[in-house]
Amino acid sequence: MDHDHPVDPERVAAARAGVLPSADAGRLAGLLGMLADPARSRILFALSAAHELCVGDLALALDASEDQVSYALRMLRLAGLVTFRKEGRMVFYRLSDGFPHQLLEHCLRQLLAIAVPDGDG
Amino acid sequence: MDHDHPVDPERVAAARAGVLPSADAGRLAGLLGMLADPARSRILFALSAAHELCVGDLALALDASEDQVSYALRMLRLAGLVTFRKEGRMVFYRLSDGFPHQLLEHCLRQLLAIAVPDGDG
DNA sequence: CGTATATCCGTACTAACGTACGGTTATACG
DNA sequence: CGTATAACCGTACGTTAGTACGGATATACG
Repeated sequence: MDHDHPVDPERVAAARAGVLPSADAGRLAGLLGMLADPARSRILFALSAAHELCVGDLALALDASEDQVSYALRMLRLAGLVTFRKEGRMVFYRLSDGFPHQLLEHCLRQLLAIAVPDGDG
Repeated sequence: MDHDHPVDPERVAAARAGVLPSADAGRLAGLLGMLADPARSRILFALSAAHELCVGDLALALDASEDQVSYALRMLRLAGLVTFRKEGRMVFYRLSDGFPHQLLEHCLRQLLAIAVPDGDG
């Protein structure tokens, strides 16, 4: 194996101290991956703005197919990011209780600002 | 098509106002997808802590294969998130100039806190 | 009780992603 | 000039994730 010993041991130590453990990085990646889908992030923004929406209205607001919205909601539900309430034959979704509205809106909009204008970065 | 007219027009309007345009959501998803990889996010944390590292030291610090680090760096480079400098036969990487260190560290660690303890969320 | 609507579920398909491997360039050292 | 090292590139492979479709469940309405 090449590179047996560090070139700059101090900085390697600093990096080791600042880096996330693999397990944490994996969990973080899972959450980020959940956010890294246009339909899902748009749903979160929509729910943040409207507080509560049924699936059909959500599809209308996003101009997306109900199938796509339904699948996205299924994922968000499994991830624990949204909850729902049934009323008659409709299902109303909202963000989960502990959901960090401001953090997410703030961070995602900031990240959007640094995303390259075209291409997927 | 079912659900021709909104159940709650006001909330649909609110959602429409607060939701990201599809194009923006796509760009955001691209960036989040770039962050949604354990190797890449750990590299960003490591570079944030050590300021600059060569590929071999990075692999040592992360306890990862150089192949994995090399591929992750390639992606981060293409995304414009890191830059490099050559010195002899080594290549030293650092975060790009406009990189929002605090924002990222802050947000990612916050997000890690809300990520479920086990499973990938 | 029967039909229509709102939503969910399960499956098959396609595409994108990360990994592993072999080969290549460029620098250092003798 | 030849060998060894640091890092890169291109390709093939397996896995995963999102989409689309058909059918299922449950509620409303007559």
